Amino acid sequence: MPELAEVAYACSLWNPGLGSVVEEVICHPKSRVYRELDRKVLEEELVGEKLASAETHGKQMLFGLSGGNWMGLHLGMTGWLSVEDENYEAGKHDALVLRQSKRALVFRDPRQFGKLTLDQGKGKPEWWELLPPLMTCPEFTMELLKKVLKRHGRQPIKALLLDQRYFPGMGNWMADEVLWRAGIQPAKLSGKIETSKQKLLFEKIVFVALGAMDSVGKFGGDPPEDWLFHVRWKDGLLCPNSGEPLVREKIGGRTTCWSPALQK
DNA sequence: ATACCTGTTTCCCG
DNA sequence: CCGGGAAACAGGTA
Repeated sequence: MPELAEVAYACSLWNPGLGSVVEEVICHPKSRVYRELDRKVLEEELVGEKLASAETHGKQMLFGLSGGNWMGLHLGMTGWLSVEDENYEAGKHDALVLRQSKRALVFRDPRQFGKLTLDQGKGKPEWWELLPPLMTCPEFTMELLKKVLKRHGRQPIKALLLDQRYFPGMGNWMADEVLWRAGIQPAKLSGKIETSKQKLLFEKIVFVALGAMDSVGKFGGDPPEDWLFHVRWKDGLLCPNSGEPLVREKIGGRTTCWSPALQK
């Protein structure tokens, strides 16, 4: 589920735990989300510290703890956060449970493609500071987009949009939404996009990122009614704008929904 | 049983 | 060394 706005929303679900001490850390003994991270270290460091801050950047999350620990979290394909009551018992797919006096903060991830990290230090970890500019900030510019399109000119634009080095937070449904709105075929090679369409592409990237954060990011749920989002998930539906059939096919390794009538 | 999946990393190729 | 594509990761769901 989680791309840009869903990650922001999931992160906000742990807000009730801000300012409260972590009393117990329960780590799934097998889950792959720990990767290089030692479960024992995570437990020793977090127990007794307050959850002090929570923020997201694209698909990345960073939780600050009062004692100078920073827990990084990526939700992968099926990760999600929730708040349960203080007596909650970890379930089969609960990768991590942080128990506080009045609630339990839960990170659940059945497919275990998510990832947990821990850094220590006064300031935020270096990897966090080095994340690329958000699509909604002033440093994300038309010049940057042009450079990326040129550098990866042989890459289908759909595949390029999913590259987190340039479009942090962009996920599969967002990329389809952007290309549908910009009127660009997903398989079009990035280097072949006309100058006029480059401008449109830039505007739609920003529009979709802002619109998603404004709806999904704030309240969970779905984007506005007139988004491709609502018809992209199954075969045989019509393009809301042209009335012509939508196509669903694998492009850039991912299921892609697009409107041949509108996207050239 | 089969196919599919909102993400990333690794491996292999040219 | 690089860019690009496919496979792998693991389990739920249709």
